[in-house]
Amino acid sequence: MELSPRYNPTEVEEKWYQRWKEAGYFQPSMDGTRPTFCIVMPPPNVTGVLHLGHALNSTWQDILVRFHRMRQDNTLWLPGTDHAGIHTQMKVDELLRNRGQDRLSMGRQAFVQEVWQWKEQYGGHILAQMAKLGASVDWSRLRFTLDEGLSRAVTEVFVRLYEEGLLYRGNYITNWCVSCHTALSDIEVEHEEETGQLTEIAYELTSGVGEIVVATTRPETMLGDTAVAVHPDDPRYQGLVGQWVELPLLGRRIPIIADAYVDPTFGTGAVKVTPAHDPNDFEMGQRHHLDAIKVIGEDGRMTADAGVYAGLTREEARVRVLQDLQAAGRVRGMREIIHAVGHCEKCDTVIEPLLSLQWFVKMRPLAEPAIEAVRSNAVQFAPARFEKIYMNWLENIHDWCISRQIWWGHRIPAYYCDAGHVTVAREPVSQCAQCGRAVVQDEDVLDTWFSSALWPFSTLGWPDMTDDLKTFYPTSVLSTGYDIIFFWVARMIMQGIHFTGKAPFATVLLHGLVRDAEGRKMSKSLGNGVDPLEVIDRYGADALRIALVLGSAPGNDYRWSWERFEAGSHFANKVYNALRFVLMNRDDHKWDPGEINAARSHPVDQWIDERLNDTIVVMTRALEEFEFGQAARAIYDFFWDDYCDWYIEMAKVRLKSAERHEALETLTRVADRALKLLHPFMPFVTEELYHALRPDGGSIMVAPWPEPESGVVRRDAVIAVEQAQSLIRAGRNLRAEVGLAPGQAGSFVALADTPEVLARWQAVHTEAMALLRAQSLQLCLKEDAAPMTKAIASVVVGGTVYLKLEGLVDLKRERDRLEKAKADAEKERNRLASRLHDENFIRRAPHEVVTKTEENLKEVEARIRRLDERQALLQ
RNA sequence: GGGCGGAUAGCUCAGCGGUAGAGCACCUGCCUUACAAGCAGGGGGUCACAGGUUCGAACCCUGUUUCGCCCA
Repeated sequence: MELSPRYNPTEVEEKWYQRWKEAGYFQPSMDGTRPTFCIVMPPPNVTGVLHLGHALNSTWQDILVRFHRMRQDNTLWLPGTDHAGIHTQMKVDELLRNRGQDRLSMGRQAFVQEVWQWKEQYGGHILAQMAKLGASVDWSRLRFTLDEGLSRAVTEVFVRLYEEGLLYRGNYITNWCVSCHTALSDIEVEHEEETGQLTEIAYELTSGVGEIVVATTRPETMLGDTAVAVHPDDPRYQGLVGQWVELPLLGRRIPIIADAYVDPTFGTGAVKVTPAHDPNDFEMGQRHHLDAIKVIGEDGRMTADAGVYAGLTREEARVRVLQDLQAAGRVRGMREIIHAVGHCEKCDTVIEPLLSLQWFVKMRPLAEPAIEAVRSNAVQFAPARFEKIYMNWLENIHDWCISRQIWWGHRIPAYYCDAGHVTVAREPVSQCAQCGRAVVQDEDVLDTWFSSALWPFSTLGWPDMTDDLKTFYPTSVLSTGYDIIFFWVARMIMQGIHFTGKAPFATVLLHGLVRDAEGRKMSKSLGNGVDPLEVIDRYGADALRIALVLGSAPGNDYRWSWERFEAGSHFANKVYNALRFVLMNRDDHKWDPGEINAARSHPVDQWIDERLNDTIVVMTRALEEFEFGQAARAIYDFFWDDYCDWYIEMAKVRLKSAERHEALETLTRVADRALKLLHPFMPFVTEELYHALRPDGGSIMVAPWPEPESGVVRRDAVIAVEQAQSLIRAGRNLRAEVGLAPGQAGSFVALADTPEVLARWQAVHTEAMALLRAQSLQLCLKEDAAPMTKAIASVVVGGTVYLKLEGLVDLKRERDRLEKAKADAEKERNRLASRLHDENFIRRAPHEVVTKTEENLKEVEARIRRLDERQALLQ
């Protein structure tokens, strides 16, 4: 068999994805007798480029999906993309700008067409990148949030919510981005701590007998003040409530009101009330029937109501208003303050809270069942701690502003006539449902998350009761980052329950954020991200995948570094070379997969089978519990340590003997199963090697997941090999001790304390010799042997191993070595003995622990005896 | 202000009631025909601190320090 000594992932990975796809392996079996397993992929933005966060999430999902597919479950992983309204519109805007065009002059229809064109051209990019990762998604079910079917679902949901009275349209304070020129929902605002100026401004009482001082970080909004508020119980202002003040600069008369919202301990205890530009002030305005005067417009400039300041930007206005207040002698104090300022998530512009006409969803009625679903464990979070975050948000939920003043998205199916009637309809209408007059459709589109919230069922065909919907809904797992629990997870659960009666998934699996080596979030401006495709080019998708999973735990952030990816590629190479070894030896041995349970007697074979069994158990459990790191670690350790470093090395002995056939069979059988265990993590290299191993065995993708053998007792063999390992390690240690070069064979003697130990050693005698590179390894009972003087010794479990020396033993050095070994052993003995002397321990600790401690004590005492004997001999 | 998470070997992180682990880095020796992307051997940790629970705590509880995140 001709195989390069180095694994070349590029060559291998390219061919398999296409073959899998063509063979239809990505599609569900639709076998109704098997359990179903379904994941709908969190749809990346069509504008998106794959980053490590996607890679991590996709790897997790692919591991789960491949695991379940191998278990022969009816498995579906449904892919798709999200139209990402604001983001995509901004991208195309920029594109147009570069061409010297602009959206407003070309008009809505032409613009939307432009976006579709752009989507057709670049929208598949991120999906192609996922294919490179090996994502085994069912491409025949690919969805896009603006697809006809999904759009129908969006309209249906809008209409039904409206009919149920859960939608309303009104003038409320919204988070307005003056740069994106649209309203945003609360959670699309990012609060950042900033240093601001807290200015204290004096408002003169109209009675002429004093002033009231208010504090603000936004002096320009005073132009829109319609009241001053104090706490009703604040003794400082008792007499003033009900009086009027004159608003500086504008001269408007505004009342002093009392409202419990005011915090009497903050600032002067009196606050200016600007209902049109502050959410809390808006609510106070409602309670006290105040006017809301909008002094800042949608473009971020002062309106006509701002008097002489009209036309200035809000930033300019702040400076001017402050100057004028100072000139008028109204400023009573200024100091720096750290406060949270809202910024647009998309463009980082400071958010303007603004009174505007928008559509809202009443969230309270939707939230209740969603809270209950998690409380009753119908939906479970992994890790569970994220439940709290979810609950906390839902319990304090605010209504959701869903209209967006952009063009790219689902247009709101609401129509208005001149008489002010609203018609909400599933199909476009031209006449008002109430008065028959001509109507115009709402210009706005819906928040992208409004459609994403329907994703788990809209992608499966809802509102039609399709076969897919019946089969795969509710889905099994939703895997995503903890940063979008509010944006997406909670809303999906709410909508899912409301419209289908069932929570959309059983488990919410949350991964951490991927960070750079310094622990910073990845960002374009820092340039500290890495393109997963570059990693794949350098090390292969398998290396990337295993590196993302090894040593990571659900919900914990992950720091990437080239070293981790490199380590992943080393493992891929190791796997490849182990199989290369098997394949090179197998030329003369045709392995029949049917022989899997052939009888085998050699202890080394029994031992590796037992280790493999343990690995299967651990991995299966870990995968069921979404502990990918633990599962990966189990197969990594098994493959590298047990299989490569011990089993293959020991098997080499028999490959040169008459037992060649038996060894080859175990080598092959174990490799076959180990590859299967590894396949969900490293699909490409395992498929490649699996085919080489069993050319007519079909794809590993659909091979059955290994089951542990039950009822096979191999305890003796396991102990024998473990004791041999202990002997070999000790012997190697002795070699290193005297600087015996690996090329030089050593002469070893091992003296067993009991016939049982001797028998075990004898069972693996030739293997031990080979691994020790010994020219001889005499095994006998201690009582049958003469004292070993020309040798150095090391005590092991059950006996002592000696390396014979030609010349004189360096007595001093050997005594020191033994002394140190004895000191360690005595420390250990004292520790164990004191535990066993503790009555409480004997009485309260589990029986097995006590027994084990007793055994360990016996063993360490034997070790000390051997060391004593050795020391006596060297006196 | 409320909540959550991290603090374990030089670095990055697993482990989360029964004698401290991995990868990388470091030291020593090896091209032992599967693999130098490797092999063998080795050094290195009062598991942030202080209490408590327990026969037994890195692991559970309480508090403290510190870094980070989320919400208000």
